[in-house]
Amino acid sequence: MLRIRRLTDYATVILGVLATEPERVHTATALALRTRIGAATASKLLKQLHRAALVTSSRGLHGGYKLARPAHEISAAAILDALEGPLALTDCAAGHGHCGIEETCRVGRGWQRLNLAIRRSLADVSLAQLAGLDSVPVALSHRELKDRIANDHE
Amino acid sequence: MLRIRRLTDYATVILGVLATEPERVHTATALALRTRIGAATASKLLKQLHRAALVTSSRGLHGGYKLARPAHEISAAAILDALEGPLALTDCAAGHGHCGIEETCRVGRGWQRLNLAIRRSLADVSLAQLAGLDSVPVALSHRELKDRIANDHE
DNA sequence: GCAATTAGTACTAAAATAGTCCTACATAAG
DNA sequence: CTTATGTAGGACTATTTTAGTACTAATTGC
Repeated sequence: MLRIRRLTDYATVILGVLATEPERVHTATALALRTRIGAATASKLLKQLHRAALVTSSRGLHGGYKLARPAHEISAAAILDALEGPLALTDCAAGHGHCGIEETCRVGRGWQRLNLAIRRSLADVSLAQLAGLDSVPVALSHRELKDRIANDHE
Repeated sequence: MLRIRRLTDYATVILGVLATEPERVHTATALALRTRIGAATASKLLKQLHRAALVTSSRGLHGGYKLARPAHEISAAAILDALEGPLALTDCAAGHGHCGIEETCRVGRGWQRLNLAIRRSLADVSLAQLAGLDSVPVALSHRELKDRIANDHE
C-alpha cells in the first residue's frame, strides 16, 4: 500500500551519495557505479533532479552534479514532487469526475485531506534525515501527523 | 505523488454507500448502479472486501453485502491493506536487495520509517470520517503525524 | 426446480513504469 | 582549434501493473 516508484527510490539513493560529499562534483557514471544503478537510468534521474533544481550541473570536462542546497534543506516532499509530480492520492480530485453521486465526492475529499496532511508532514523530513546523516533520524511523528490532519478540517 | 489505486478509491466509495445504510443488505449490482462503477468491477471489489472481512455477504435470493462492523470501526489503513496489501513505500525493504552499498539501505530505512508512521496514522482515520458521516471530518493532524514519525526512531 | 445472487478463476486490454539509445551542446586541456 | 569527457534532451522499446471482462460453480429462498 502507498508505495513510491522504484525510480524515486533510486533518486534518493543518488541524492544520499551526493549528500555525503556535497563539495565535490560527481559524474553521472560515477554515481551509477557507486549505487549499482544503470548508467543510463542514473543519468536520466539526474536530469530530472536538475530540472527540479535539486542538483546543479556543470558540463564539459570535469563536469558533473552537485547538491543544489544542503541536505537538510531538501525535503522528502520536494524529492517526491520532483520525481512523481504533484499528483494526489486519488485522481477523482484532479477533476475528471465521473463520480456522479454525492457519496463519491465525500469520500474523495476525505482522501484528499489525508493526502494533504501527509504531504505537509513529508515537507518536514529532510534528505539528511532520510539518508541518516542527521542526528535526528526521521523526525515526523505519530502525534504530529494526526494533529496535522485534524487541524486540516476547513 | 503517493497515490492510491483507482480500484481502492472505488472500494471506499462502495463502502461509503454501505456505511450510509448499514442495516440493509445491498446487492453488487445495486451498489454498482448507485456508484456508477462497472458491475463486474464492483462485484470483484466486494469479493475482495469480503475476503478482508470488511463486509459480510449472504448468497442466494435476497442476498447481498453489508458492512461487517460500524463505519467508525473500519480504518483507512484496513481498507488500504485489504485492497493493496501490506506493501511498503519501497520494496528494497521487502528483501530483494540489490542495494549493495550502505547509503542505499540507509535511505531505504528512512523511507521505511516514514511509511510506518503514515500507516499508523492511517489506522486512526475511520471510514465514517472518510465518508464524512462523522462529526469530526478527517481526524489526523499535522502535529500528530510528525510526532509519530519522530517518536519512531529506534 | 428456478431465479437471484455471491464465489472463484482465468483471461484480455490498456496504461504506467522502467530502461535504453541517439544526437546535440558545453567545457577544459593539450 | 581539436579532442576527450561530460551533461541535455528527446524518442523509443520492453516490461510490469492495473483495470476491466467473462465464464462457471456454489448457495439460497420461493
